[in-house]
Amino acid sequence: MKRNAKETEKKILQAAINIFSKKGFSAATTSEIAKEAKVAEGTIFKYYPKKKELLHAAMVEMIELFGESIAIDSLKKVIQENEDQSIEIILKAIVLDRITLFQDHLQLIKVIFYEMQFHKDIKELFLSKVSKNGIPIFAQIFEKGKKQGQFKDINSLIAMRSFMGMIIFMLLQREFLYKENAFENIEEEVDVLIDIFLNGIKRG
Amino acid sequence: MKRNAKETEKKILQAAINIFSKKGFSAATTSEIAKEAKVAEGTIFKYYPKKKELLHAAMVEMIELFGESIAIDSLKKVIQENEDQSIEIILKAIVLDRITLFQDHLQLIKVIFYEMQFHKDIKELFLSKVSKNGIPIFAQIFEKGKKQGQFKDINSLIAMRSFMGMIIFMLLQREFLYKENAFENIEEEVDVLIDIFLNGIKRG
DNA sequence: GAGTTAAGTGAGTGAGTACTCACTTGATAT
DNA sequence: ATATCAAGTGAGTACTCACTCACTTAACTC
Repeated sequence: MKRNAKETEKKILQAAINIFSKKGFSAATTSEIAKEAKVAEGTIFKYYPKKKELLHAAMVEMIELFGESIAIDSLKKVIQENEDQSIEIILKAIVLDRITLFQDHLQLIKVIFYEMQFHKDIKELFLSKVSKNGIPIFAQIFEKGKKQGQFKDINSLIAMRSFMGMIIFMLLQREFLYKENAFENIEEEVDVLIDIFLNGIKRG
Repeated sequence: MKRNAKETEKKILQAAINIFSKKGFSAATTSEIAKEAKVAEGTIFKYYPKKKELLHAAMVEMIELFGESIAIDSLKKVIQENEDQSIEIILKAIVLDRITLFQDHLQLIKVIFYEMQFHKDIKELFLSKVSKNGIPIFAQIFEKGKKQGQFKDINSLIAMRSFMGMIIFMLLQREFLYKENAFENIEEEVDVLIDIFLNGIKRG
């Protein structure tokens, strides 16, 4: 092997992810990706013979990162570390951990959700890994809470979805609307969301 | 005026919306839009000199539809009609009304959220109309509930966002995962979501 | 330092794009 | 019937794109 090929491939992949997230798959051009990666346009095609293979590789990269290792592992870790804490603390730890993930990989997440709409294979890839691995771990917390009599007898999947919806919608709004100070005072808002989720907004 | 020009323009706009929602703005071609609208490619450019103007027109169409008339009006109407009902019934009426809107205009909604990412003008247009008109009306319900002592002293905006997040996330999941029977048994799930929102998932 | 070969190059190509324009069509007014 | 002109056409144009390939560069062997 001459002139670190693995490095070059990585550079191209990262550049592709950058451009894809800025412009989307169709509007991104291979010449622009080449410039961003600081390689000749031809070099891209040595590694990814079709543009769509670049997109696919970016998705796989993300799913490796999320679906198996970082996402699931860190979720498991957070749950374990806080096992004996109150549900409020467990949820908060999980949410803050997930927010960090969201912040760190926002670009990747955006491309995936953007392209999933149009490419069935990517959608399946994502769903089979992230949803089918992540959701059961998450749902487990609710099941445990139910068994311990802490929670009402509510469908765990619906409960989890509600909670995820609250959190994700908040993050999207922050990222989308304010942007500059998107992650300021986020802990306070998380506290409020957890309180709503656990105790509702009605006066007892 | 010969050969109904308004009709032709509508046909082109609707075809554009269809193709844009299927493929996104960049991947959509004017020749394909022409075929879908059953006009010659040149005709498109008589009405919309640039492709991006077609996109913009589609956005404006949607915002007219949503931002001012249907969305806000039907929201106001639902709130008025159910003024004296319990908060559970008011919320359910609003949600079911919003779900109908979501179903009816899903295609449009998709294009908008898709393209907002890349076109600042469209984002501004959308936010200035929908958010700034819709949100205050919605927030008003929570303020009223707070004043009447029904609700805890929780930030109305955060409360509303949580609720919206729960609902929207549910809709997206249904649309995304099951698709075929996306809106089956939705009333039951809405009831659960409202219960979680009002009373929380913790055992009293 | 000549030879080997993987790694990298970039001008070139053909397909396909957004957009143009000289033209045709057909409803209406006279 | 004829003239008028908005409405509609589609081949043509300039350009951009993804992708190719004959070639160069440089790290390694002997």
